[in-house]
Amino acid sequence: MTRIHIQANLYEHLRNHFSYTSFHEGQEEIILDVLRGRDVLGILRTGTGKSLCYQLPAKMLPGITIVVSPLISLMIDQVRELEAIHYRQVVALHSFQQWSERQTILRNLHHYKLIYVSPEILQNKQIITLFKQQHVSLFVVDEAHCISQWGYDFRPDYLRLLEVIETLHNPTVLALTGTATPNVQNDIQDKLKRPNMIEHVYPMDRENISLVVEEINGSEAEKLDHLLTWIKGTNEPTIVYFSSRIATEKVAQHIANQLANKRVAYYHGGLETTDRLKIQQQFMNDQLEIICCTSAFGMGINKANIRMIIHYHLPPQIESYIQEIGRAGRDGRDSISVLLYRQEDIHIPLQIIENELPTHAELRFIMERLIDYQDNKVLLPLDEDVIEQQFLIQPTKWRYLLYQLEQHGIVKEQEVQTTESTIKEVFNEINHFTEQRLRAKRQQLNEVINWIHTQSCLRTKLYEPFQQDITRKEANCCSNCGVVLEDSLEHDVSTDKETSDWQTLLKRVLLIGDID
DNA sequence: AATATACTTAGTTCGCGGTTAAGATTTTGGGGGCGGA
Repeated sequence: MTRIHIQANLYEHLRNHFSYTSFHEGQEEIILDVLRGRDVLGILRTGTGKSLCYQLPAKMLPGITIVVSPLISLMIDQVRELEAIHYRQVVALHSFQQWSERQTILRNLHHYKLIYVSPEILQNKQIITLFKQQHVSLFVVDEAHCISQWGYDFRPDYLRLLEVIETLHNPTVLALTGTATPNVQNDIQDKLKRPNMIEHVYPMDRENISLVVEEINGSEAEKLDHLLTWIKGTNEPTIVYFSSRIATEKVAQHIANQLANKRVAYYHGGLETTDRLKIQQQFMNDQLEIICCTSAFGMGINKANIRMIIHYHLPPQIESYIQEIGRAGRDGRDSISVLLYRQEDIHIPLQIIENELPTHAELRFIMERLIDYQDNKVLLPLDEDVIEQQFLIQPTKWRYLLYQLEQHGIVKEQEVQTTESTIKEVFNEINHFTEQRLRAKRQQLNEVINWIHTQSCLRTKLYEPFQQDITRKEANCCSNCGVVLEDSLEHDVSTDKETSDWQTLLKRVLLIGDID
């Protein structure tokens, strides 16, 4: 079929399934490459319709399209949205559903064109066997930065996707994300063993977001006061990010005590699922103005009118920061991001980094225990509680280690297969790799610190590693371009009340000595 | 008052013990029939 024919066909499907007549930036290019069977890495800003890039090909390709998604809530939302527009033959497999429901889906796999799954579920032997018998045309990794960001230390099943792709007879691979530095882009291609992916990278700078970094040379109480000052100035939806669960609860309580007219809640991964859903819903429906949260609040939050993002603690890496501030101003209206910083703040992310990976001592202890398992021909427990008791190690660290041990071939299907000398060698290699990971994480944190202390334009510095041309922002650019802001505000007569409100606020805080 | 400390992110479990609700059985109390005073 010629390119013209494919394209004509494309628009017909776009009309039939989605009732659209045109594509957003990047969609058509990505879809055409996918339909040609080329592996693609697509980097598109959130809100520009990433999901269409596989939802449309899924309808046109002969076999099944599998989409790996990091959150169950994302899968459920997407399936519901598609069902609402009568896009049929779509389903998700996840642990929320009944066992019988899953079996029904699996018995009728051939009825579906688009199937959402978690990376973990692709390790289920029954599921992978049944998938293998189907014709899988396209394998999609949505939010593909998770491979690089979560794969190593948190959800190693992201690194096991390559094996899954090979088992499924190497279908076309499409990796999609909103934020990825060149390093992360390389990592994605590397871990999926697809060095020749066609890259479709679109700019990710958001010119409607003003960047403020405010260093506080004072106590924690003073920092809290600064936070209140920012929050007082606006009645619009605001997210305040923290690096600690306890801090979200304490500060939310403080805000509630100090500002009686604000509706505020806290949100973190330790809450019950029902509470999390409830708070998320309330925020989406404008029943809450302020959310104090950890990084758990984010992916899948597609609220158009978030006006302010405040970082009360340091994000661990530039990518997280860009993702988090990118949740502001999806409607295109002017918004603001504020990072409040005290020198002491570095200790929290440092502490997290140091505790994320197994220590030298933990590694040594486990390697010694593994020899016992080998000698007694005992299988490794699957239950993470049992692991925690026997190996005295947190489940997250164990998952990291188990992946490493499998990679080195000394653990296979719960069985330890090694010798005294091999295990020493592997111990050294894993130890070395872990130190490398630690160094990389410290370096990423260092980049955040360096960015904070930038003397020149913060926007330019922030997006520099991601793209060549950064849209110049004449007004309200960042706290280092304050002069431009002052000039523009003097000549700008805004008729929008809400916009002028936050601009006054911005003016007040940015321009020291310019307060009435 | 000086010093130490600061701790995030999600998915999974398909066999089995605990819990609960519904129904069956047993116990208990009341009513009616019967016999004797």
